[in-house]
Amino acid sequence: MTTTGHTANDDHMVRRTALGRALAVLDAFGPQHRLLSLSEIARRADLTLPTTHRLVSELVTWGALERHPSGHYFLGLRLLELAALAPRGLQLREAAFPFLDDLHQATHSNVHLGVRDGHEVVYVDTMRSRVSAQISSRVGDRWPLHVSGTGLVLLAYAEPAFQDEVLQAPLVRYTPKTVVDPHELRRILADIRRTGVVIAHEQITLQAVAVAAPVRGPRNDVIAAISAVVSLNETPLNQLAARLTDTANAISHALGAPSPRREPQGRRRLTAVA
Amino acid sequence: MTTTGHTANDDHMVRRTALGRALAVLDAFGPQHRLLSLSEIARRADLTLPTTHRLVSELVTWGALERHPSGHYFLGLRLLELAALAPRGLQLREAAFPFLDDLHQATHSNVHLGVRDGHEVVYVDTMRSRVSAQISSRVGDRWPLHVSGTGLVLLAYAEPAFQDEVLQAPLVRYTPKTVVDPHELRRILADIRRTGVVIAHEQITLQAVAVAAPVRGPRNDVIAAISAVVSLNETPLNQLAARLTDTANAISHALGAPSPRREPQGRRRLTAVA
DNA sequence: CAGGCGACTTCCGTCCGATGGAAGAGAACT
DNA sequence: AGTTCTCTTCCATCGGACGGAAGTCGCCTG
Repeated sequence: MTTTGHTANDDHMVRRTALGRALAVLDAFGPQHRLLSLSEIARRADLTLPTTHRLVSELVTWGALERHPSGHYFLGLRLLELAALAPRGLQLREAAFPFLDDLHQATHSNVHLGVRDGHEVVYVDTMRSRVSAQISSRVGDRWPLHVSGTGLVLLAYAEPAFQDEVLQAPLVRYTPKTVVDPHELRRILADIRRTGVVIAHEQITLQAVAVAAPVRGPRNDVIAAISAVVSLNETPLNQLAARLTDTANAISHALGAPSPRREPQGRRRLTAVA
Repeated sequence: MTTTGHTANDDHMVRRTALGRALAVLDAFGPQHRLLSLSEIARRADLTLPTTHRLVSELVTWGALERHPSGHYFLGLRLLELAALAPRGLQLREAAFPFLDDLHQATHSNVHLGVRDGHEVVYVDTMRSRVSAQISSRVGDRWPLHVSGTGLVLLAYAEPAFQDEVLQAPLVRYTPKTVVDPHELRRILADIRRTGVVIAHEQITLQAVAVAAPVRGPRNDVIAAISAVVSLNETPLNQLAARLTDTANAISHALGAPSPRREPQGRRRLTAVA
């Protein structure tokens, strides 16, 4: 998990400010570092002890941090409250949940809801399957856009300039099947725009297939993507793709998107990757 | 020590510090204020424009805030990432989700996962029912401990000193059926500790019944509570109570709690409120 | 049990970054 | 063109942040 590149340890220049130091304190926490002592925080945030002490105390008072009986600190509930108010965070999840839950129940797949952040997709909600592909995605996980089903969809509907930027950067490979050729990716993105859905084979994990579709907001722009990940050869993928599209449209509708224009009728050829 | 539930806005203490001001900026956002202009933030946080501008810019760079095309600001994805790392936040949700999802599917009820924070319960996860009681609970919502099913459970297992503190404070009434009498509440809390479950009738909403049970952590202390809320006279409540207990135990087990000692055998008398 | 060590907390004088008045740039409305 | 918003930038002053130092506490070791 934690995925790969967390956009790099941005040891930003903005650490000479009081706020910058406080944010560095929060950054000290991570998937492998959920419980930190004061000195560990100081070390990881590159701050002196007294400064760390002062900042941490204030963060505890406010609720961004909490204190374990052992004296160690961990991230606090106040952050959850704020995340719940984030339009692209839990607020989005709230709106999408009923539909994703239906999808999850009906398909027994791993369901993801992702939004774009920088050159990555961030999962805003995940529902794990206990019968299908055993992949481990968690809320907050990040993946490069070109490997994740949701990422590909988000990339497909991003501005061309942004697509260029992404496709010109080095493209990480996760499996032998991962598509990293810019030209092939462009073809895939075009197909996604044409069909409104993608079927991505073993791009991140062997034996796993992701099916993903775009979610649109009130202005009809793609604001998120959903995906279902199943084991290879487990489910009729066309059926799954149709269901993904339906679910995505339902969510879009709930978010206030205009009704989708009828898809080009007739047999839709689906976008398949690898 | 943040300890004692300072429920209310204690802006007062720490607003002269740079960090305090930054936190005030975040506090400016709320359920009714998800999208704010710079000057609105300044007004709501009681800061000057230049100061707000500086802080907001830094928060945007870091990802705590994002900027809408319109120029307005909203809470950013970085907060979701942090919330995902909060042991009592989304990390807890991740662990509990499969079990809560089963419960949700099986009972078609409104399912809540709550933890205690100060004098309130905070919902860490919620799953809304579309067939049962139409109540609207969202992640991050807070309720006084004495009215929510989860809150009663959490209160029941809190330290006596804390219970006294809560019961001595004014107890808000939400419906005519809300129990606000300290003595009756003490009886209820004792019953919860005896039976391990509570059935709370119409304490927050008329026509709604909450059934709740405790979730235990590795040290066997109660760290959370789950509840299912259904419409009055809709479900056999004893069955539901048994299911809640099972689900709660399963989650506790998944969290590493010691196996529960056998409940006092024989017919369990369930705790009923009102 | 003294002594040493690490983690945490508090204090306080120096100094550097935060502050907000002021002014300028847009944008929208009259 | 004038008025009134909002947002942005600049910069001299001032006050809060900083961190060295010393004090506590708990724990391990000889």
